[in-house]
Amino acid sequence: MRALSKATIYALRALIYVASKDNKDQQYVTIGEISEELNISFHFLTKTFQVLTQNGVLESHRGPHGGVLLKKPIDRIFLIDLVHILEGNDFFEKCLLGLPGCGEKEPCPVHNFWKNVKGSLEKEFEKTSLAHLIKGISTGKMRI
Amino acid sequence: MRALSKATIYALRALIYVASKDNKDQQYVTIGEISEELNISFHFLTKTFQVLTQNGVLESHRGPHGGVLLKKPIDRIFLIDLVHILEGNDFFEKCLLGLPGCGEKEPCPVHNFWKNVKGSLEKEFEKTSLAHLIKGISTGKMRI
DNA sequence: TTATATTAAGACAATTTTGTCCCAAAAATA
DNA sequence: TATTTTTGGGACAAAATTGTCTTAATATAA
Repeated sequence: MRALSKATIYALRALIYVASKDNKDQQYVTIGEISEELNISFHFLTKTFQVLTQNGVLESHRGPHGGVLLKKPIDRIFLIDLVHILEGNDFFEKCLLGLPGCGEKEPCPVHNFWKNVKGSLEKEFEKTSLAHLIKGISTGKMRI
Repeated sequence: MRALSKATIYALRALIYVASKDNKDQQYVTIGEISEELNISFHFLTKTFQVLTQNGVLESHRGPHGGVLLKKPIDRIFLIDLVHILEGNDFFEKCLLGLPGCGEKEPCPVHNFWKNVKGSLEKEFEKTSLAHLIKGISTGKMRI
């Protein structure tokens, strides 16, 4: 099951990387470092990071000692926000069969079934922040 | 969220269509009829139906009065089987971030979170059959 | 046996997603 | 001011998915 596009997955891994650096003096992290550490295409990551910057998740700075920085504390950046920004607002709207007319009034055959699945997934995404995701990274037992 | 590929979605809709025809004398249904009724590309549907035929979900017959037919009763064709056949066996195996090393021993940051989501989804797919999905079709309130 | 209706199978085209490359813009520093 | 380092943004290429078309194989029926 590929729930998320590769672009989103890369962004998530990259954000987890940034979040897991304990970076008290708030130094910018370069996309070059991230892409190298995580083996993600530099240019591809740059593009999706631009979107995150435009949407207030990251703060970017050009030039020497530039890079990106999380614009909010890690316990206030939630999976659901990232998904909305990167996958579009109808990520949780469309039904499993993607029929245009499907809705409460005229549900498709899988509508009610899917509504439950989607609902619980959405709740999980709403309550999961970067802070939750980086737990275990520092112990070295998990890799991004 | 596009959990399923278009090919799988088309197949599911088509199977729902076939299942919802009450067809006591077990006449073959042509792919032409299905594709026309559901506005699905005939050739594209044909290809994924071939896979379902090869995997024992459908029975096909060529020539006049030929077509396809469900090989099992509608309450014994489960979503999980269709997904395994059409999306591959690792549909429920891979983690959200798709990291190769991720597993119980060395879980990625989202592993445990995703395991729950995936688990409940899998359970739903396991217990949902075509019989469940066609409920409501006959009333005319739902469209495929 | 011939014509017709149907699925099977594969080549090919279009579209979408993913990935690469180049140059511009901005900022730091010498 | 010139040089270097970095993100921004767009053009382009590659790969994957989706969609179209043509022909073959098979079955029915006239």
